[in-house]
Amino acid sequence: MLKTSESLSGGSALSEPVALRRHPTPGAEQAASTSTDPRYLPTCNGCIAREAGACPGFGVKGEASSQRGFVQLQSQIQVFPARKPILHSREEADFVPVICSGLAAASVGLPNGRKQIVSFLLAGEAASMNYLFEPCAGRAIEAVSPVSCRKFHRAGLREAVLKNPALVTRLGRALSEERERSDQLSLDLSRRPAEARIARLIASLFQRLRKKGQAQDDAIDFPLRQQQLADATGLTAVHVCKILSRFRARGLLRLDGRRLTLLDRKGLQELVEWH
Amino acid sequence: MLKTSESLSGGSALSEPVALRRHPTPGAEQAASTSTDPRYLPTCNGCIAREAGACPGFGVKGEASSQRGFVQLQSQIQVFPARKPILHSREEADFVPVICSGLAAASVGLPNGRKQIVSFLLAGEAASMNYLFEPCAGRAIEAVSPVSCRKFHRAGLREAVLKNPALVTRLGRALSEERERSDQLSLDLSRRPAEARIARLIASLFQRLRKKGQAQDDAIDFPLRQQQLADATGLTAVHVCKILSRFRARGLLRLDGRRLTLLDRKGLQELVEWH
DNA sequence: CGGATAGTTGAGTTATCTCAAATGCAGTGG
DNA sequence: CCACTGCATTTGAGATAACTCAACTATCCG
Repeated sequence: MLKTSESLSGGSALSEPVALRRHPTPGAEQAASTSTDPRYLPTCNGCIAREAGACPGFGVKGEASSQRGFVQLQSQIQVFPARKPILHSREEADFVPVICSGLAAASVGLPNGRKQIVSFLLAGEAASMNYLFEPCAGRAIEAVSPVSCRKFHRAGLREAVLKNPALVTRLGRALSEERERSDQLSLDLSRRPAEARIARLIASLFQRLRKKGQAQDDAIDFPLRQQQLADATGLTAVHVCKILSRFRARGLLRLDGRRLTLLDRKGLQELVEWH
Repeated sequence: MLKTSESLSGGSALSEPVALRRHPTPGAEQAASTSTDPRYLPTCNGCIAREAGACPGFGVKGEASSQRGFVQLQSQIQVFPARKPILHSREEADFVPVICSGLAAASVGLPNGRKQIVSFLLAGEAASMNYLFEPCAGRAIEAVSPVSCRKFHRAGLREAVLKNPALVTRLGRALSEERERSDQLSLDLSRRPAEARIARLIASLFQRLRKKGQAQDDAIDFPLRQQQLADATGLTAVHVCKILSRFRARGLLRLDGRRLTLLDRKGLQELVEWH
């Protein structure tokens, strides 16, 4: 059903390490970990800021050591432990938040606490390309696993992207993907049963991680709580639990520690393609 | 809850008429009506193509008669009767479809025919700003009321927009609004009860039309079938019917012909703000 | 006038929710 | 190392919002 955009950032090699500057986290006081903690090392292939040569951690693609990426563009990197807020929903920010490593979630919420996770953010992805244009998206961003996040000066990054036709193309593709995922989410929430929603969420995460070289065979790191799965699929944590049990009972997948293993891709795929 | 972006296209005067070129409709053979049919006259305030000076029907904003809008930019206008497809979901198009008059809907669907309307398109709005960047959005566009739609050459319109900083800002805002509406739709579908969804849909349409000067006091044209309301709210036509009856019984609104009148804004607002 | 499409209403079903209690598990301080 | 606290997961029982099916009526359009 989905137009598979395999074209995205074909690179395969994992990224080289980068020296992280420590920085106090305003919203989450005890945001900790040292700069050498492996959980915070970036795996940010395909990051648009990096390709724009705007990331202090990297050189411009193809221009190995010359212009070593030190384009004059303000940015700060911060680290967040799992489950801490990265950006509050009404926070106006003068920067574009980009995930350098880890997994984050963007959500919209009701005053009563119920919420909907509208997007999971992988390493190398901006929270949303909309932050290039507008200071507030009405979305809350929070760390799912430990996350390192770099915040780029909005106007600077926008100009850097817009003046480069190749990056404009990348921007357009990223916007398209965001929108398409969002459309499919709406379709899931309104028209697909709980089993299909969960199967599709898992399959989608798996596929995106695989594309970035962050899947090992049939397994991925899976730091999501059931409550977060529920928030992402419009269900209840209790119901998610029951369905996951069913999946395990049917031998579709295994889920131990924070590790997810797909045992029956075919069976899962049938659920994904449910109609 | 929603960040109200009242800033959008403050103009109030209805737009002047434009000579429509008749054009055969490929998908919908009996697409008819003459160029003077009032139903097809544009009311397209705030159209980005128009502001780019790209619309043959209008001059550049503020430059009254000088450069009368005849920027060399391919575009064709077509008319579609209510309920006819404007763009099929997998259709790759070399153009950006912009609604000049009438009401259209963008939807994503399942092979079994179930679908979700993800966005209603008013006069002066592009089907999605993503068409500026990508040839296919996986969305089906269809006319809800009789629609006239102009199709602009993608690359041409994109360049015209990108080279003008003011229009880049407008583009960013439009993208933001699309995304925010889409986020709220997901929240509705997953976390709000049927009554709130319908009330919010109605309120949102009313507000958008009012902003464009297309509302009269408490009434608007309301060409939607109940099936379309259902497709937009993730419900069943039967259920929509029952809820609308309830609304009428409670004196919240009237719905005769294809005309919607709000009778109790306060009551409606309470539903909209449900949590 | 007749056929097709849209809306209404009722009866019965079901997917998902709520509530509640039990278990497991991870981190903390003694 | 252990008891303790808090969070996450599991399981069951019962409630309910929304669905399906079906028949009927109203409205539109040729």
